[in-house]
Amino acid sequence: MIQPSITPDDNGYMIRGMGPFDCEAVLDGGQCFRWVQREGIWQGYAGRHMAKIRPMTDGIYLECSLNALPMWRAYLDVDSDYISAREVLSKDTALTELIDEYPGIRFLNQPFFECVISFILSANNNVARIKKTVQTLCETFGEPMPDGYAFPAPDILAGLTDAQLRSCGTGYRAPYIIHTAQQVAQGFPHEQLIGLPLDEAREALTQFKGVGVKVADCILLFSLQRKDAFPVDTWIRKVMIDIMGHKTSDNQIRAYAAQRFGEHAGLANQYLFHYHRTK
DNA sequence: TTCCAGGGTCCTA
DNA sequence: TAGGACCATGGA
Repeated sequence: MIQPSITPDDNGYMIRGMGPFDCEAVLDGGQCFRWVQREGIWQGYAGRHMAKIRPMTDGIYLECSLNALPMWRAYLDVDSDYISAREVLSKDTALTELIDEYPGIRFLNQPFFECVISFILSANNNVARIKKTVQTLCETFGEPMPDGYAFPAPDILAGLTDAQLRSCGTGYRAPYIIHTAQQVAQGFPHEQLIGLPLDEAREALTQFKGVGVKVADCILLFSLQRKDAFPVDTWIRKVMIDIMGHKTSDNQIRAYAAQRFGEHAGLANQYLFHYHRTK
């Protein structure tokens, strides 16, 4: 693959050679909940760092501080080879047209804790409401930053009451968030999950209250670079039953996807999810 | 008013 | 192991 080039100017960094980056699909397509778009510029936070992004022909223009550049480079998955992955998946009849239509679908590598909490909130919820609740959590319990709020730290959420969290719109998920924040604050070794077999990594994450198989797969895919994970939600369940031709269990859907899409199952999942959610 | 949303937990058979 | 009730909430 072509190595991306990063060229600084007075305000930010031109990142070229990483291929197209579909800001709407990536930053507002249900894999993260902290980005807003104003006049073509996307602004968002990861942890305590803020960035602004706008798409370019073969990459993005990124505004961020110099010391945060390596973090954003990892977060935006700049160095992964999406061209080869798309070439492989485009041979699949279920994906050929989708890959042509959406060349800029990619993954983010989000900070572990905010990804876990965001997807605990995603249970039986919708993207607009998840974004609203995450924003309220940040404004209420996150550290004020120059142009927004950081995501609340694990020890902060771990010390809250059920009522304090429910006042932010978490609903019945409040005790799940407190329990999970306590576990992470005590030191959860999430980096070790990256090298585990997928089922073992998934099982480790489902120890958290409020994290089932689907949410665990989202965390693995959107935070821990496990691009073989295949989250089965209501949209994916519908489209996979259609592809497979018969009603089946989520376990069988995951097994079928692993066999059909292999190491690129996660990217196939994103294409199917994005297309069928937005069509 | 009812259904649905990037579901999980708990109980029962 | 599978199936079903229940859980907060707001938009369609």
